[in-house]
Amino acid sequence: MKHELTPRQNEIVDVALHLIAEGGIGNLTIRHISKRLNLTEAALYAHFSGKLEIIQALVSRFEGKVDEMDESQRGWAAVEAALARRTELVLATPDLARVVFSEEQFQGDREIAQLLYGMMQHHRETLLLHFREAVDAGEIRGDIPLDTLFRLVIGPLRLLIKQWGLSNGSFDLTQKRLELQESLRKLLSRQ
Amino acid sequence: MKHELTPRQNEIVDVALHLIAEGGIGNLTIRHISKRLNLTEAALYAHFSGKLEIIQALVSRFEGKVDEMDESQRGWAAVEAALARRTELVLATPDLARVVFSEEQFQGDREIAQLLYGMMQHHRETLLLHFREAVDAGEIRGDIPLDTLFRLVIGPLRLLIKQWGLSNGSFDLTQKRLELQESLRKLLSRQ
Amino acid sequence: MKHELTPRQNEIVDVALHLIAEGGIGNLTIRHISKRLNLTEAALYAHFSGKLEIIQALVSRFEGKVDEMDESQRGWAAVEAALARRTELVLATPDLARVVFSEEQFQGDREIAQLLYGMMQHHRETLLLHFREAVDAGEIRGDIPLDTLFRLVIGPLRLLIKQWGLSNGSFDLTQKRLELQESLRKLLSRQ
Amino acid sequence: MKHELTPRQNEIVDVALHLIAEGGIGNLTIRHISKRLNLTEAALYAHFSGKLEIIQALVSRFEGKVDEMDESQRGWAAVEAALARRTELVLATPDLARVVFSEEQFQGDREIAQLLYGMMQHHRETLLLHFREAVDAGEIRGDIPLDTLFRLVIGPLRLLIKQWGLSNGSFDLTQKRLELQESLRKLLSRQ
DNA sequence: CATGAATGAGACTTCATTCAT
DNA sequence: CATGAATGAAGTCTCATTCAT
Repeated sequence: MKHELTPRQNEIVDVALHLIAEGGIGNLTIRHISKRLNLTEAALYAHFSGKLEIIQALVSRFEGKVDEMDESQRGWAAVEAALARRTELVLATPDLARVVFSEEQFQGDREIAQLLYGMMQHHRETLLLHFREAVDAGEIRGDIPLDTLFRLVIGPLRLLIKQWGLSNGSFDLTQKRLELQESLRKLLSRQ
Repeated sequence: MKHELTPRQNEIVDVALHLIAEGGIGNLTIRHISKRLNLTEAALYAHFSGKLEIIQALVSRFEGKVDEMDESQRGWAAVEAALARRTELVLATPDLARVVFSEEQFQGDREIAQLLYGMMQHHRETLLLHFREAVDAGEIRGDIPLDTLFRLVIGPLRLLIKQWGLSNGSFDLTQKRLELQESLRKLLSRQ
Repeated sequence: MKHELTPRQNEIVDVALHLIAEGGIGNLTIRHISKRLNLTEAALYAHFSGKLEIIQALVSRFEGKVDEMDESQRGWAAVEAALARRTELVLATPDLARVVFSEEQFQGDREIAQLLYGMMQHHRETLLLHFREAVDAGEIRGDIPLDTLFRLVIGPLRLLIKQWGLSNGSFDLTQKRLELQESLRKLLSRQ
Repeated sequence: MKHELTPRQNEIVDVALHLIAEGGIGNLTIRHISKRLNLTEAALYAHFSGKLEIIQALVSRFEGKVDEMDESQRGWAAVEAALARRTELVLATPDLARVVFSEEQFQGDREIAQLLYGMMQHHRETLLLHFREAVDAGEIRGDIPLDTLFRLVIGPLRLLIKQWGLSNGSFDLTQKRLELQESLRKLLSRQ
């Protein structure tokens, strides 16, 4: 299901990513990509069947990275690992992250929208599992509905990342994430 | 700075809003607007100087609505009122809300981006004030940094609204918002 | 169902017709049309929603002309009138006729193909009616199956017209048509 | 003038034929051919100098098949043999037949057009010879001009084949051809 | 014999905008 | 206030073909 990309394909995805990060999805055009690579537009079609496939490759790349998660942890530790992983990912490839975290951009492209929705759901289910474990293990309080719990943890993280992006990385994302984690621990621990 | 819109201009903004909500910013074209209004494209230019002005009018309208906030409350009550106000706004004009909550869409249009960033900042500062009051009044615990507090409250709300939008309003937004509020109260109250 | 065309639209259809007649359907491109009219390609889209609509207008024009048939006649006289009408039409607007008589050109464009197939069927049924009348009235012999009869009459006419077209009108179509008619009368009359 | 084709070349012609039959001449592209053969587009150029040569090979193949006619017969028997041969050919290689019977498709490619026109003429002259023999031998009536006779016989056959093609082979072509032959015999025999 | 990579032309279409009326 | 007609730029994509390997 996942195809290895050729070096050229990777170059293309890189550029695509860059373009979206620079100017939103509206900035991602075949023409722009080809111009950046000093190629004809037609040349791109030797590497991808079309724009959609480029975006899919782009999204899949992110999916791949997210899935490289450390699976050894459980419960609250796993939740914190996920938060860390997310921000690291954002820091390592800010373009990619910015793109994938703003699903609305892809409205109107049903296929992409669904790909992203699927990713989000998958991520959500994994986390819910860990929340349950954390509750069962007595690591966190049990009087918060699980879906609300998810929102309480992921919502702030998303907002943090969005603020970081909108401000062009003007603060230390990792430090703020650690602050957030600490606050969450305080709030959610069984008192 | 803020001009009263003519009835026709309001119609145009309505349609523009609808179009963005339907298919993202990429769906907002002069042609689409004019088609919906049974007008010529040229006719729109009698009411607005161009597309940018339409978007500005659109964003300004939202700004106006948010500012209609009840100013009589203070502290935590004011925070909860803001949450309520937000979701009510989403329910009343889902298009408007959906649009303005996804800032990334407007990347590439520096002017718009800044307008939105400004709104977000203004909103943030107002809330921070109320948080401080709430802490000072002993309504909520004081061991969480204020900016983190902001994220902890607004982050989940935004995520909630986004989920509601992505799922096409498939759950009761108000009820879930109340659940969120309750959870927040539990977590944040001085124990 | 049938829309009056604006003068500009008629100009466009004229040119389209000409282009197909000149070089087959492959010669009908938006660019070619616009070049002939000294227009931008974009300008065409103010008059037609797309290429398909142009072709539809083109085909409808033919349909309209065919339907202007004299309905007062019956039986064999009606058949002969149809033959006459066809060749007159070819002579009057050779481009149009040549285009519509070669259905294969439009393979691959399901919509067009069906439009033409419908026309052909309609035409066939009308003729079959007249054949039956002619047989019943004793004008022509009754020992030929009706569908074969149709082929025996229309097949030669089509071939005649095709030969005329392929030879670039190098013979007198009307005279040959009359010869054909006469031969058919000889062959089909009750001996 | 006629070269033996290599096996690979024959494969290519086969596919080309198929493509035209499926979607008209517009469906015949180098890319489509190569895709069907699991080849690179570039690879085709090792076998043919270009698209034109492929089409020429395609048409020549048909010419070859038609010329394999049984030459032992004369007069009306030869005519009927030709009709039979045609429909058999259509049944055996429907793609080939459908393609070559619609000369208009190749308008715009002067070379091809002429090739086909030549074939048609050659075929016509052969048949005219047989008609004359048949008339001279008193097998068929002599009061029909020879060229009209040609149209009366070949026109219906072509139409029959075209109908069979357009209806995707929905009736028994051989049986209908026999019916046609019988009717022709009735009509043309010296009464 | 075949591939991978590229090109230049051209296909259809949409966009925001302008201008005369 | 509105229309009809047009434009120039840009968009995605396909085509036949070439060239080095």
